[in-house]
Amino acid sequence: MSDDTETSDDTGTGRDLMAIFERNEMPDTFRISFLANSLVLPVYDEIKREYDLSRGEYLLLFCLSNMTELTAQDVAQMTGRPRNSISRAVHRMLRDGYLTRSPDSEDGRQALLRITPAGQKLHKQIVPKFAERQGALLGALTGNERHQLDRLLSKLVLAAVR
Amino acid sequence: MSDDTETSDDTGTGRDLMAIFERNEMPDTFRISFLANSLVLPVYDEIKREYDLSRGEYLLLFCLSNMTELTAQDVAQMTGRPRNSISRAVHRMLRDGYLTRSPDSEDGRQALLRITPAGQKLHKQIVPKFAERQGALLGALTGNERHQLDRLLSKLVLAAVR
DNA sequence: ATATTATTGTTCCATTTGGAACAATGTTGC
DNA sequence: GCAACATTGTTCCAAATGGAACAATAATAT
Repeated sequence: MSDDTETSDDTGTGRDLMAIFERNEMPDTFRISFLANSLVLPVYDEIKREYDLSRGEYLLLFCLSNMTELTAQDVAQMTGRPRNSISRAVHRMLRDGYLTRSPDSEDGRQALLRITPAGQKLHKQIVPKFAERQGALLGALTGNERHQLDRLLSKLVLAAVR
Repeated sequence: MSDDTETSDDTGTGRDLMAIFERNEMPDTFRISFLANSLVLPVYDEIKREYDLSRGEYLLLFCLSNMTELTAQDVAQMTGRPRNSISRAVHRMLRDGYLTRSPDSEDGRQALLRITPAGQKLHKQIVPKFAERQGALLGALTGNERHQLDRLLSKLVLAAVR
């Protein structure tokens, strides 16, 4: 937020904005939320400017680039976004040739989504932007701490999906 | 996402949605983002239903409940939201009596925001909802692991604000 | 002193968002 | 077999959102 040497008072007015991270009633929730914002928001802005992709559209691309075959409902579950948002993103990405949709012969309600080579290519351009941001943050940790973090995140995610 | 005993395949269709957490190119970013969603989205939904407060409005209340005095710009910095969103939230919360605004005698551009007793009361009703959700997740960790997490989050947040 | 630049908070407006209702298909219970 | 219910994906619409331009004030440079 500032790039000077002052770490405890960004405003120069006597208010210490960062104290809120230690002081509030749910420090983990607030800090995790803040970190998530800090990791993804600047990158989403960049993706929007450079590729005109919305957050939801990129999330769809991301999921498909890792999962070979998904339904819209799967993506909604994985990303926590409402189904109609996914539906819109699917149509947009279909139109732009980043994915394909084929009806599921086993269940007439759903359709199977797959990423196309063009989608893969786009994804390959975007990933480094996230990786760079993530690297900058994780660079503050030692190798051992990164390992700890990895373990803790795994446990927490497991608890979150149950 | 499901409450049965199956941990590796939520869909029953052969797709293992959770594998994405381990498989993707930026596992920390994705997991932290997912955890943040999982921690706050259900609670924001609840707050919206019960108190008709938007996410931005609640964030404003939260910041003020911990900081005694802030400008709109401070809140924008702390929450990563655009200034006009904060401005709207401020007017809404002023109208509803949850905060006060007084012009800053030292700087005619800005105004100092403070929470009112009514705002404090509202905040006191809401905090347990977040705390409960946070507790459910952190319950998956041992005491020592929670301590580790606390340390790691502090370091990461410090790196994020620099 | 005064022109230039920066900052704060606001309004405007186009876009994004998500809840609700819906049609189509599938599943369950009787 | 079929009636009730559940699920998937879509459309509609009202509300939220955020970029851009703006006025007011402050800081900086000359």
